Amino acid sequence: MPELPEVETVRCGLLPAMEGAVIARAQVNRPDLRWPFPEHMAERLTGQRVNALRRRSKYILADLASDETLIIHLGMSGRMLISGDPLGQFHHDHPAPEKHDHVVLDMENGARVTFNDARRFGAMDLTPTKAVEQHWLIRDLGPEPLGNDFHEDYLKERLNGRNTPMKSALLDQKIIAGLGNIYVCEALFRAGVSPKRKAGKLSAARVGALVPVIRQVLRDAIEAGGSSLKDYRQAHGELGYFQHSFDVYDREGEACKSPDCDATIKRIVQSGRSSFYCPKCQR
DNA sequence: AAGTACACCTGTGTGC
DNA sequence: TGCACACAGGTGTACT
Repeated sequence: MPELPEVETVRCGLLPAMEGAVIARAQVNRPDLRWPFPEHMAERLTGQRVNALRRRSKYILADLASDETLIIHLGMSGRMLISGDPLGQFHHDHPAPEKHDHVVLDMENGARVTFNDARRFGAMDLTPTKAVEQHWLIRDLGPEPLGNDFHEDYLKERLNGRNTPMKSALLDQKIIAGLGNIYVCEALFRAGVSPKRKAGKLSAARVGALVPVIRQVLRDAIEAGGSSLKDYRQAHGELGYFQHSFDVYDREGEACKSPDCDATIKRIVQSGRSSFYCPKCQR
């Protein structure tokens, strides 16, 4: 499901239910997702206040009063849905459990947060808050694309000499953290760069142009509440609507949206994943 | 080191 | 209706 904009949308949706709230009960329905859950996860979550709910790349980070941080990754199909009433004023009833509800957090404020993940590529781990940046899932991530460390000079340096296609380079979380298949395709279209272009052979000017384009695509998507393709939902179950704004993703055979272009969108497979692009507009 | 193929897992859509 | 197959928003690991 989720790339940076979807994860950020989920995080914002969870804030009113979780930030500053206490986990009254943690129900863990299986021993693992992609990897085993940490030892005694339910016990280590129970009774903890969530001091802050942060995001790093596609990870949600819940800082607990115990000075541990719950690291959450949604994988391809992970969702976090809120039910009940975070204010505790009206009702505390919740919908019936569904298949693949793997972790359920009941907050003292009456809200319930349910982690559902059909494919189980998601993950959870607990680590000391002061060591989050050194955690093995986090430590090698590149800069946040919306942060100050992602800039023209940085990207030039990282792409310099690379023989890999731009598609692969931008999917590489070590170079830039948070892009996935959708937003790489969309950013490359907006920048007029072919996904097949060798990363090291993109001119400095075009690398420079890519930086604000990547930022803007992500901002646009966050503003739209992310993209809902099959099963993505915001924390309260709403659909995102950025999918209506796709220029190329999942538009194989459809008309290029560029005003003066009569070409149709092509799909190719690069390192096992679909790339969508306009062969006329993207060089 | 860099680049690539495969693995993990379930659900859905398509064509026969 | 059943079945086989392709494909799906991610990413660690094991190869060349």
